[in-house]
Amino acid sequence: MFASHRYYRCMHPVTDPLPAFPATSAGRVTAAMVAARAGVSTATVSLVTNGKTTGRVSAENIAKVEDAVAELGYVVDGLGSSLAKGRSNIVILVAPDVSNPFFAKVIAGVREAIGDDYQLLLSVTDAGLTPSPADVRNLLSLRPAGLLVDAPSAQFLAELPSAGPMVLLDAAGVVSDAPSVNFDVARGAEMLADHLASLGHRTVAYLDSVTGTETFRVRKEAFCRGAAAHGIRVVADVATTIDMGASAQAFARAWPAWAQTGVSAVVCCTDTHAYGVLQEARVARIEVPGQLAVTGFDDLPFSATSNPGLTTVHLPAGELGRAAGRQLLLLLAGEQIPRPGLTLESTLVIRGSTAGSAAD
Amino acid sequence: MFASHRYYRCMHPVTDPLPAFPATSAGRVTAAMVAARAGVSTATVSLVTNGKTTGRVSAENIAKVEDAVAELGYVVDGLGSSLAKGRSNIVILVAPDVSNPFFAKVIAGVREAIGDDYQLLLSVTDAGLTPSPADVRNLLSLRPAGLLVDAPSAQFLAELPSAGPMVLLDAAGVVSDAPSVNFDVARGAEMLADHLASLGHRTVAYLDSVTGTETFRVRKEAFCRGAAAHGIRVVADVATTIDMGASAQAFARAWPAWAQTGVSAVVCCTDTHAYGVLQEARVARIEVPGQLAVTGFDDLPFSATSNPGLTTVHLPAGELGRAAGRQLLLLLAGEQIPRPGLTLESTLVIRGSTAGSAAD
DNA sequence: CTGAAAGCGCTTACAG
DNA sequence: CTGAAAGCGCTTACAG
Repeated sequence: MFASHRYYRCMHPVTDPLPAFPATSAGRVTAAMVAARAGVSTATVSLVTNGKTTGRVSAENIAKVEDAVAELGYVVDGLGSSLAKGRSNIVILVAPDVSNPFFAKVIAGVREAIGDDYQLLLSVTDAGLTPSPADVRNLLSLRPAGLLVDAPSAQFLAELPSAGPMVLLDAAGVVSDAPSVNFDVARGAEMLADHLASLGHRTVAYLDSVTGTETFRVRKEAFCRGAAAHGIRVVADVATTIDMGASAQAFARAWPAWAQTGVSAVVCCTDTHAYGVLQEARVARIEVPGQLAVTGFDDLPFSATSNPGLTTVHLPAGELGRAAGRQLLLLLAGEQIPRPGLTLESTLVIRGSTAGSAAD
Repeated sequence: MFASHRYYRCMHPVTDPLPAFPATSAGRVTAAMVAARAGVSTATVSLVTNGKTTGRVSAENIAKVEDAVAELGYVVDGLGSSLAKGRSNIVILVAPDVSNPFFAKVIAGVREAIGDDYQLLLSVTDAGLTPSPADVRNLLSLRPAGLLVDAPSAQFLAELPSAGPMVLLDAAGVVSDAPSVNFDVARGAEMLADHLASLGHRTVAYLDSVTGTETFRVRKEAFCRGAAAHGIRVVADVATTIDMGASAQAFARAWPAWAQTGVSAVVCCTDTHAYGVLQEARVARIEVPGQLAVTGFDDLPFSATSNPGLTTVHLPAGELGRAAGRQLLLLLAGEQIPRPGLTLESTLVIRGSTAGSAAD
């Protein structure tokens, strides 16, 4: 029965046929109603719906309750239950860039790992921005069972109140007692530097993210170290949100100066940034990779089809989600997590955006 | 104070300096503690934290409570508050394809419209799949203030229990009493048919989504009608999830038969599907648009940089989110929503994937 | 094995 | 303007 008319248009304010139940409000079925119907106490109903029956509820009463639940269509109220238990079964995933194809795989991995016992909810902000401490405080007031924090900044973690069970994702470079699952982005960055060096590049620009996220700091620092080892000069004076348009604009503004400095490649901290550069390069008739090589991090699906294909550091997103989900489950079960957490291997995928490019 | 050691490693099980408060549990600050500190009742604390003070709380007591709140760092508990009020301040966005760049803009629009009074949470499932009724039942047990449902299927809405305030997004073709904000996908599909006809295509394949989502049904039917009006034959025997890989595989399997039938263009129900086709076409050395024209729906950022650029129906994502958020706000305020909802214009963006293509 | 009762943290009539 | 009290829907010791 879809009682939408009660909400959207009061067509029958008088003859409204509801409610069918002696409901507390809006036809909600409560444990008390189930108990009455089954002829037991609400304590017994609770025991049954929580599967805590062994040695505590008779087979007969279990059956009675289950029947009543089915007949009335009872669903345990999340608010009441969570308040009584002290925590909800919500797992909140906090991330700066939810609407990134990369994230689909992270999410799928997390869901696979945490199963149906927990509700996964995403805390969303505007693209590329971490939620504010106030946002998080509100989230925590929902008493989530656990928190999954992707690509945190040091500041964000510092401002985070004691949050209970928490696992960090893609938190390379973060100092925290919380367990974490990371990508080996430093190694990826080094491979990028090696690759560009082998192609003969001498001056390279680095396009950074604006969020202050630790993983981006590590990517950049590792690249700069790797580049220095090869005698490559790095220009790193531009950063944008994780957004093609923003990246394209920033690149357009920076290019004249970069070109003059002899920049022959731009290393982007994400594939999304790189797409913006590719787009703007096309508009500005800058030849890729002939005139300018371009690289990213992530290896999004689009990187194989872009024009040209994007050379990038492949990061195993699904495995990140699965591993983080598994760690959270351990935490929720009260187990120790081996420190200092997992690091997943990253690999370099070479495509047309650098192939055979050269420099001055 | 970051009490993570209490969760992750019990380094100081004995000398633990906490708790500083006579806390109920884990240092949680309650309204009762604030009341005690301010020398007022919890009722007064509640009135102040809810901003219901006019004519009910003296300026003096307001100040006392505010001071105590600040000193103790009190945050109203979401569970207790929601239980007492009968509903939470959570707005849940249900969508089949959260990790789509398209969605970043929808989300940004919704957030812009609903402001800070409501927490926006995304219900996530695996890419391209709508949550199951069981998932939704669990979500509803959180007593969300409102529901935003993107690209619903008829079945999903039929199984949805009376959900309270709800707004449908991209729900073209859906029969429901709930207010909705839609794209004019039918018109977009017609423009696509006109465009392909003008290029001389006579036989076209349609690559559909697998979800049974109404907006996809409308896209397909409108395209078939438009094509028929031009005497174009449509082959529509393939559907996949919204996933490049799945789409690429399906296209690879279908292509031999399609080619034999004289298919010279494939119209995809989303850009993501189209990327899969572009990718597979490249692998299989099918020339686009010479041998095969490809089109999509959405106009994702990547469609401008793909190789070739993708001809697609542009759908204004940000405006969709903003309009839906505004409608939900009206609903929450108890106001009437003008039926039958908004329809946002869609436009055809012509790029290289069809430019100058022709058929037998 | 079972139920009455207290409690989770808050809000809202209600009486003053 | 103020506070004591009831209640939101559930779970968990507790006594039987």
